[in-house]
Amino acid sequence: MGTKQRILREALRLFSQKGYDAVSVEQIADAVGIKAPSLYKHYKGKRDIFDAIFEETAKRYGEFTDSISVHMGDSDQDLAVFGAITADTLAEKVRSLIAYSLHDEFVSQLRRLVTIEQFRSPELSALYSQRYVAQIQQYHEGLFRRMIAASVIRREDPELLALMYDAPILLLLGECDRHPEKEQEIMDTLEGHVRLFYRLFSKQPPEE
Amino acid sequence: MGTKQRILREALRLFSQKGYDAVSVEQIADAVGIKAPSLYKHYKGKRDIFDAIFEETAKRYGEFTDSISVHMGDSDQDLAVFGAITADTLAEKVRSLIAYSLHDEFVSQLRRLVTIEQFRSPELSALYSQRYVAQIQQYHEGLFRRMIAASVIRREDPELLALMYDAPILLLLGECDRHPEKEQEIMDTLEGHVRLFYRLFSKQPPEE
DNA sequence: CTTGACAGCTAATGAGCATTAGCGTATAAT
DNA sequence: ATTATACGCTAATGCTCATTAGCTGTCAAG
Repeated sequence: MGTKQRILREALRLFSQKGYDAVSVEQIADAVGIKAPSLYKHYKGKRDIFDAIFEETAKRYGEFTDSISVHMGDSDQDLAVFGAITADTLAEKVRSLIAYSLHDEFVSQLRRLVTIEQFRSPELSALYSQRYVAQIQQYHEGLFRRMIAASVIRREDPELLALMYDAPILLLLGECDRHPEKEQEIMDTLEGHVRLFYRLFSKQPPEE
Repeated sequence: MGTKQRILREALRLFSQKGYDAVSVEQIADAVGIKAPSLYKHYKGKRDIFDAIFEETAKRYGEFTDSISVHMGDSDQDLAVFGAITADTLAEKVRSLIAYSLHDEFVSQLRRLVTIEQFRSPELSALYSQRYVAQIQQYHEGLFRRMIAASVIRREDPELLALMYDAPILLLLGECDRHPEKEQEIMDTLEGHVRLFYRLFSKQPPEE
């Protein structure tokens, strides 16, 4: 891997741990294995490195979201696909998504970075809301809309459904970021949440 | 208000906006209206100011949570109290709680500060999880447990109920912190969430 | 072989930072 | 009246930081 990439990698790692201001250019250089002034052969300055992280990840993130939403075409795909969604389907989907979000170094560090820098600028506030709230919610809103159309779940406002489904997932993800040692326990809670959600909204009336 | 208190106030305001490292002692002093070295007549150093913020708020926060949970006595209070809880009761409770959390300067700034400093130390991680996740959840877990006992809502795992109820509230609170101009819209969503939640779990079977 | 871009280095610069030393003044206690 | 304490100030110290200047070696293109 080229030096320019390694700088980005180490900078992101450090920024996500301590925050932008608490990391010095020298620390980044040390981590890369060069001297601080050499960084300036690759980037115009500290701020430039910070910005480059986001340009870089915008690409990656685009690819990632594309790969997810490829399954949900334009508007009315085969309803059978959504009709076949079960609690197991959902649970497995969430499990793999969270596992990826937690264990992919890049994704995980970036989320922490945006979290702690979210009030630094309107751009970062918007990025947080866009990437970690709105986008996920819109995805599930669409999913639930189709599940309603396919008569798998009850007819309720899909936006509120998505909120009720997503928010606990995001909250638990945050808990994992703060306390990685509790991951197993949190994943169990997560699975319980998904199954409760499905049971609540599935058309089969719940037995009393 | 004494200088010592004003220092804390201004320091919290600045820290919550820019983060600990981005705020200089001189900036705090300027905001208070004194020169930087004069701060040291009141606090041993910058770090000491930071710590004092948390000592101060631990007190305030204790009083606050006491004032809330005073209504929920030891174990089995009069079931009628919980039997009488309606969607309106819940919506009003949430609305006032959120309004307070958003508009009380101290509470609001502290939440932002803990949010952006949550990965700085294990203590701050624990504080965040404790204060902004666990405590709220435990409160509602207890509430729902009693509502189940009072046959207001269906029998489900109270922990998962609390998660499903709280997480959207906390997520929307975060949205308000990032985008205060959207507060009205967010409050409407919030009310929708609470009412959906109640409708879902209330014993009256939902009409199809 | 020469040239020039590339990517590292050391040394230096200048700004900003937290903090300390030491002084003056006002107010409250003796 | 004297003294001590509290609290403000200016000046200075020493450290860290981001950044620049300028040197050196490498290596591919001409």
